[in-house]
Amino acid sequence: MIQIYNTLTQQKEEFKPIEPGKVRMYVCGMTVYDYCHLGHGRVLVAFDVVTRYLRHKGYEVTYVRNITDIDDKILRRAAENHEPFTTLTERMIAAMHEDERALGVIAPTREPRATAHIDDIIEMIQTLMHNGYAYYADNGDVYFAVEKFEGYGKLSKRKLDELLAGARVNVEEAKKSPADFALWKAAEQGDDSWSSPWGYGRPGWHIECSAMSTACLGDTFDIHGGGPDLMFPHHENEIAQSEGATGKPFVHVWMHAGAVRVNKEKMSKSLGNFFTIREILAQYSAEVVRYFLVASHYRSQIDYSPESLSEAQNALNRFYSALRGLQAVAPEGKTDWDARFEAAMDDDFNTREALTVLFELAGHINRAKRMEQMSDAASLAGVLVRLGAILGLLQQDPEAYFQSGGVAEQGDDLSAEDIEAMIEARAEARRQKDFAEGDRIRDELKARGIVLDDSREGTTWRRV
RNA sequence: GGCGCGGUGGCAGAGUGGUCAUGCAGCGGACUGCAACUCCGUGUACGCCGGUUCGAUUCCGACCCGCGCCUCCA
Repeated sequence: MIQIYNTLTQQKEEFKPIEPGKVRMYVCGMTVYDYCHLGHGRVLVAFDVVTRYLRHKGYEVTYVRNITDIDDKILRRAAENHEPFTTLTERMIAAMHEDERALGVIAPTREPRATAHIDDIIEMIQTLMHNGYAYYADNGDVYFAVEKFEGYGKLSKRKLDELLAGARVNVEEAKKSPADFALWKAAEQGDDSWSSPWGYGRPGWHIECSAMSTACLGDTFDIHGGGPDLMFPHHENEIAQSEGATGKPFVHVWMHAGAVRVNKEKMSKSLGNFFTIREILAQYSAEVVRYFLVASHYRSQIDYSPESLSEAQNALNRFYSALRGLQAVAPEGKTDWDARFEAAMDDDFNTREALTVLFELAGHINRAKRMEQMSDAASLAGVLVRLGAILGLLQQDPEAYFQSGGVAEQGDDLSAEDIEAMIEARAEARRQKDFAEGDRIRDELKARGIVLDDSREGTTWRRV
């Protein structure tokens, strides 16, 4: 039985898909006007793990993650760059796909774009107007009348009168109420506007997710996820729009990832304290970054720092070092290790607890190797690799992992051939009992970032 | 101010009403020509104050502190 923490009810609940054996999940993706930062990466990886695990448990998962490719921020950025907004969005989408692939994120089943669903958006707005939830304002915009929707605030636990009292709510003349939000924004006829019953314009920020999720997954679906800062107002507004349009419950389980922080502050665009995924990947290998993201529970906040990344590196070293020199062969059927791993993951995707199981497994592998029980070790290694795959980790060849150092290429690296040659020279010196020369070679390699590991089978090396 | 989340050993980070988290770091030992890797051993952590209980880090209440949302942000 899988338990998932539901933001809506604020507790863990047994997960029961609407349709037995199938899961329909929607996650809010990027607004593509800039490169993805680590916060985006966290959501990407968190729901990648959710998807992998649900599939591992036998569910057929339809995973939809949208791309918001029309929005005020996109238009502003494109104008600054003096380029058509579609040129900007295409470039950012390509970059996002690169980042995802690097982090080992499996592509979603569908990746709808807002601009490809303008008809669905217009239709939903019309339905909302027909149902009395939306109105056409003097300035040509269409707004959602928040006070008409009874459950408004149920996700973010907010009361409407408190929202209305809040001084920070934007007061727009044309709105009937300050808390109302735009479904459709009037615009001049042009490349970035679409014809609608209310004249030329473009969709407001929240409506595209309601329209796309409904179009792809139906009126009601199982899981809706996203980053922590989307709960309000974005997700709250999605509920209002979708339920206002369909009259049915929108989503069964709402999942929100925790924030990534830098120096105890949330990494965010507005604070400007963000690191893009590509910046980070220039310094750390993708698997180290992924490990860092998976090493904490998805709902907790995590601190991005050089220390935490180097700890991730150490942890991965331990796993790969256990796998080193073994032909991993997973046994048929589930072992106790699988059972413990699943028990952890069943509990709201507790990846940290699951990793603990993997650490203990690594310890057993090392002991088996030490006692020369190589077939036992190989079998346990197979389990480790199999379970690692569910987290999207430990799928590299161990030697390849160590030789790449888990670090980005430095530029003046020694080639593998040079290193092998020096190792051979050292081996010859040691055969001559010239340990001074052997140690000199080892020290020289160490100074250049190469650490040697001697074993009965010979010497292996790794970059640090 | 409102709403929500959290405070665990040197660090990171799970978890539980009453023997062990786990990883890193440290210390001692084994292995090694010396190292590295690995293995063995090693640490009276649970913000503060009350309460419930035979017993609380774990349940309840108050308090202190931190963070997030309340405005675009994953």
